[in-house]
Amino acid sequence: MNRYRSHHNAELRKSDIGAQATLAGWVDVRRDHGGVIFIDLRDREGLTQVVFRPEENAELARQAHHLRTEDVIQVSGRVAPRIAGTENPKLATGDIELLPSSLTILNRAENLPFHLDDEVKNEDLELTYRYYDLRRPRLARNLRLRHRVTQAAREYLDAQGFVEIETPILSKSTPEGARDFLVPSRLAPGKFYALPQAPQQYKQLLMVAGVEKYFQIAKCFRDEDLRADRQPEFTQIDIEASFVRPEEIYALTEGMLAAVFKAARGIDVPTPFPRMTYREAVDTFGSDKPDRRFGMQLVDLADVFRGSEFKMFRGALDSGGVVKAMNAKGFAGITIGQVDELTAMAKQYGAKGLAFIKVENGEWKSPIVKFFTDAEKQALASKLSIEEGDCIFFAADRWEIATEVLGRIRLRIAEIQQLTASSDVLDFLWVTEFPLMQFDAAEDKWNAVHHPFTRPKADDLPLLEEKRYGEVRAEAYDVVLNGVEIGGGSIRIHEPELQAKLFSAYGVDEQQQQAMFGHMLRAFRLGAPPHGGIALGLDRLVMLICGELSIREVMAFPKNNRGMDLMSQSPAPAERRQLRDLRLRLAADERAQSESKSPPER
RNA sequence: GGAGCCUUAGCUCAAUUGGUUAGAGCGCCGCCCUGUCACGGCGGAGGUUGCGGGUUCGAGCCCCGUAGGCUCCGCCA
Repeated sequence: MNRYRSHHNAELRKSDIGAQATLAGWVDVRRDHGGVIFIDLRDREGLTQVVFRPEENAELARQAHHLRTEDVIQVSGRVAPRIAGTENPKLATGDIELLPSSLTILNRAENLPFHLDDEVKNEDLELTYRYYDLRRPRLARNLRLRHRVTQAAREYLDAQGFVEIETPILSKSTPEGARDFLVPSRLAPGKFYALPQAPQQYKQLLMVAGVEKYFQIAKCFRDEDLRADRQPEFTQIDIEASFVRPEEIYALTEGMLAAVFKAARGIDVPTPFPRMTYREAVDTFGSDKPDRRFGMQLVDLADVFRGSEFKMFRGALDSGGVVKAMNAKGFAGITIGQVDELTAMAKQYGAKGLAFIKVENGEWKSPIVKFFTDAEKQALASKLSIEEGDCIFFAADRWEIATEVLGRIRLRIAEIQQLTASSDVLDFLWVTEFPLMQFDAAEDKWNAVHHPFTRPKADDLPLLEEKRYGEVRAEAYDVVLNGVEIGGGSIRIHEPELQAKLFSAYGVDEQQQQAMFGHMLRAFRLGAPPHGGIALGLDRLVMLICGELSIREVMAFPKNNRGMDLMSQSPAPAERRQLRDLRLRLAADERAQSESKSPPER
């Protein structure tokens, strides 16, 4: 037998005592007593203690003195019981230890850039040495959990008759949506591929192809600014099916998520998930992806202030707006700094200011209370269940602004009060009946909220004809987990006439339609079945399953805030020759910049 | 494009109101240590306080600029 190891490092037990074993792995830690030396040998499965005793093998002990953390070694020897009283219950292998008769140093580790057992906050450094950082048990566990998730999703979808089909990475730029990554074509000089923002068009064309049930664990690319939960390349579990109604997509998604959580966490997720319309979600939580793990719901106060003397509230109502409030329980101790922060937040989202009432020592403390009548106060107290120690926040504005302001403040207060910090609740929710279109004031045109292939609700087709675009609801839905949108989809348009009508509504004229979406419109004329689907953000989903706050923690090689891979130093300048092949020339000033930009020192 | 926070030893951090030679833990090097499991003990090396400028008798600390990082807004059909 000529193998590197006979067992992994979480395998040996009492029952192996007396046996010969060969182990391999990394030196996790050396405890050198001058005489006896202990090594914790680590591999991906766990730790085994290796003991070098000078009286048993002086030469090996001498070598073991020089072992350092993260050296890669192989040891062979006898499995022995630990001396009574020195067993380590924290280790699966804590009852035994290996007494080696041979030691091979497979590779030395030089000085380490950081310690794996520390919580390093210098993410820059961790990303530079990502291959080393990934040895951390937490990250290693995350990668393996991610594998469990994709594996469970594949098995589930396969069992439901879905076929995994790969779609092109070199594809075509789409005018709507996010900025595309472009790839210059050598064979067609001056022309560009785009990396897909999603396999949207391809999966619809697969429905026209008669596939009926498609899925893909698909890499997607969007050239936009990054966030903790946004990377330029990310992965979707992409699903499309023919002859389906939303109900079938809901049931399929619920079944898949239940299978995933069972496989990854051993949790039984109750299905079906509750549902809420977009309107209701924004009305009561100020968000289209409500976090319902805590209350603090928005309450409508139109009834209370319809005839009020208080000009701020009355004015908002008279001009078609709303007055809404929410009760932050036990938040009367709000600090001046927090008031300033929340007020700044309110202004950032378009409010003129932020009115609030603190309830302290039985007294309502606020500059606006003096404008309220007793009846108004009573109505407030009852509608908002106001008690000692509460803090009430008000917004009086257009519906969109008032709900968003209170929704954002609600989340910030929950953060300050740590309302979800220790929660292990998994609150799944469908948000339905999204608006189809949204007016973009900057562009002075209507855009698709979801994407231009989204089907309007049949009931709202007359509204579309009347060009009351803002009121048309879409056959679109999002699945939300604990206030995070983990997926979204819709039933699509399969009729060329309706699709063309919607393109026109989005400001895409006939000529552009042919140039950009001609293949879609032609496909729809060759017998396109009704179809619809959903896409789930795999990275976000795994992030939530792993209890992480950033998707970088569940990706093997993520990019930093500026979209750079610090490890490989990409993106990097192109060789002159590569540019020549592509018939590309850099503008002079950018060339100078690109050449002078050397990698950061390290 | 904008806002906030951050940048001191290889790593994590400290340094009173602007005041002597910028400290500690871990890591590293050397010596000691035979049952530890974050082993322990003694000693040592290691710093252009991100960079540039200013104020001051004196700046890690105050001011201006700049670079980088993170979070957020815009953006993300």
